Amino acid sequence: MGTSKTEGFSKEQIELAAITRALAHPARIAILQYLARVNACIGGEIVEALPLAQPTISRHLKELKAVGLIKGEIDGVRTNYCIDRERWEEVRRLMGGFFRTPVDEQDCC
Amino acid sequence: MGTSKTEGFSKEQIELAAITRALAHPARIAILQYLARVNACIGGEIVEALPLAQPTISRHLKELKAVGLIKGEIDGVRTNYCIDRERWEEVRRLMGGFFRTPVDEQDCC
DNA sequence: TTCTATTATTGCAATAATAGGATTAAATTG
DNA sequence: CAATTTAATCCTATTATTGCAATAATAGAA
Repeated sequence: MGTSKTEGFSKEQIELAAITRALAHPARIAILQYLARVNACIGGEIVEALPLAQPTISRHLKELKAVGLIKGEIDGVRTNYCIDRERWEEVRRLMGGFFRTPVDEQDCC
Repeated sequence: MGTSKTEGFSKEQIELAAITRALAHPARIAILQYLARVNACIGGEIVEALPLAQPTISRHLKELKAVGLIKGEIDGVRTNYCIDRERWEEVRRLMGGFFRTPVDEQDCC
């Protein structure tokens, strides 16, 4: 099928899956790290910073934008991308909550 | 292609992508939440807890096991799964580090 | 307008992922 | 051993993802 079933899962589970799905590629991780590091809106430098062709990076940027982690601002002939801080915080909290699930003393394994 | 390029990306980027990839499905999120909640090793109860068929869940378990987030212990005719606490902590730190990237004051957007 | 620079989209081809039925494997029980 | 139970594997159909070349779209410069 190739499609994930969603019926029967909670909204939070589906959103967590969507977010992690967006992160699930070295290029997208790299893009976010890059944007976070330069801490500014930049354009096509991303293409030069990654070992991928421009159309491919454009697709990755689109996916990151789709989950709201970054936003792109058209500035004349170029587009400046940067991290969406609000969403970033939101996602950080979501992920933090997920991993905070106390996995303390287990009575097995 | 369908295959992610890995040359040119750091080990950390590749691992983060692999981990998030493993989380990138509602069923796998649900499995981890379930295992964390019951805080114990259980077998086929997972199948009854999720809206998916047994073979499908078996596959999801395999993927989670592949990144080390869970471990399965064969106990007679059944298999007991539980969260690998050490790895869980490790991943928590990794993800925490990623999201901690200071996205503070930006001079744009 | 024409040329240039920059980003987005489209159109493939190759590969991966998802789902579940059928089957197999392994261990326990009678 | 035969029957049962449980999980894993095999198989197939379907859809998604990835990558890049080619092309389009957009805005500004000449």
